[in-house]
Amino acid sequence: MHSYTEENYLKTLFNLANEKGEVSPNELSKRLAIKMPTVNSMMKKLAEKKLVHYESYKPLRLTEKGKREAALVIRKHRLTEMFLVQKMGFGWEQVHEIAEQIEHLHSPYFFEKMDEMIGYPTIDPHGSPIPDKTGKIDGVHYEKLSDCKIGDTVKLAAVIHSTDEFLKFLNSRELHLGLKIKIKVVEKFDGSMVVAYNKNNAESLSHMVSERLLVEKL
Amino acid sequence: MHSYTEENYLKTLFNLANEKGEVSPNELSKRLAIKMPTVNSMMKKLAEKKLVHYESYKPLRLTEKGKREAALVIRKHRLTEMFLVQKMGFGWEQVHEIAEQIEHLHSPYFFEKMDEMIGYPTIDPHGSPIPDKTGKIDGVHYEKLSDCKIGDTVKLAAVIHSTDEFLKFLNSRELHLGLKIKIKVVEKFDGSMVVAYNKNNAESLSHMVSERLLVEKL
DNA sequence: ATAATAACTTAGATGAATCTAACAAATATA
DNA sequence: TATATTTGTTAGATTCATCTAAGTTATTAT
Repeated sequence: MHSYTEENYLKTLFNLANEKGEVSPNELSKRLAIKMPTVNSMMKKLAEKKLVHYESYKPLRLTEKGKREAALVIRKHRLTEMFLVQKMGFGWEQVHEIAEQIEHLHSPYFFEKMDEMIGYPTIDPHGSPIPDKTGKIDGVHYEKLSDCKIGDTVKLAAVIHSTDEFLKFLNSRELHLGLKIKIKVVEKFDGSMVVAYNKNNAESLSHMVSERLLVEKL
Repeated sequence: MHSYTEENYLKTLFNLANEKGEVSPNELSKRLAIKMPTVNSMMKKLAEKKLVHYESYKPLRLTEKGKREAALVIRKHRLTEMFLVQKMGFGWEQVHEIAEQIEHLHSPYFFEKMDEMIGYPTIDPHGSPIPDKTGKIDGVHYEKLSDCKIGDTVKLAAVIHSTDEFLKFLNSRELHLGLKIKIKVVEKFDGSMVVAYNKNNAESLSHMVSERLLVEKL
């Protein structure tokens, strides 16, 4: 088994790789808020354990084993988030912090039971895919709302880079997963959009917002 | 806030003090499975933090602050156990290990929500009292079944020193909290008892068992 | 193309929590 | 009471995860 700390490095490497492709020590350092030399020596340690491919001055890459281990931590995180929302009544903006801690528990029964209670979901409350028990994870193919065109009608499928603040903002606009959205206007100069959904007939969304919303074309 | 490790020392000191009154470094060392010199230096550290009264060659005592902190960890442990049993369907023999990990989470909302969902209980699934939010805990006054006499009718109120094994044994005999038990025979030579409960009219319980069962006289 | 900046690495220190070895004090035993 | 045993303490080493300072390599900008 890996330490709490190692699990956090693995998970973060995995997430960064999914967001940006290649991962540099510098990015990892920033994301973890841990200084570079520390990250550096941890990478050597994880390389020893065959979890990371590490070569000086080259981007970091998880090995297959590293990916699997990371995915299993992420699985626990996302199952937990789903449980907290569905069975305990938390809002989607509240669950990340709690899941961040619970993901490190070592208790197969506990996660097994949560999974069962919430009906073996494949996505979490923010629309991110939940890896299966072997660490396999769906490659998702949604597109950013910001990449859609006037006239498109789309379904809100996932939210990325979702901080508390951002999720609370979405709550206040009644923007939740599954929602049907129609694009009415796209402003050239700032990329903002005017969209229609629910009873709101002309809600304006900044580019900052629309690029964090993943949608499925209908 | 205290570290995971410190919390474990505090909790264990509290539990040992409740079981045996005075706590020696040696006992603490054995219970934690941590060598004496390590315990010794941790006691000095906790004394610095005003959580423990420490003097060379004297028994260890928690300060009031130490007791409160310990009780708050124990509160989280016991609330968790109750939640696991009542809301997740675990058996009382399965919950200790999981609660042992969850008790260290730092998330008031999470424990608040569990507490609410299970209706603010004052005892855990093994009959132990749950400290309140300020760290106050009921002094319990049950007596051991092994101290009762022939003819007594009692209600099973709590189980102490409860390992998996012991709890599974109790399951197999259908001995659960709240059960009415009548003492029919007490054997002089080995302290074993013959008791009646449910439909069982003459179940024999060894002294090992009866001294771990706490009861209320009826 | 060279200088400036940013990214990365190495070396060495720190603090937390653990250990073993050796010694000292208290307790039990002969 | 004297000795043996158990309990407790001190000293010093180890491992993990972190840091700062200083040097090296790569990238960017002039």
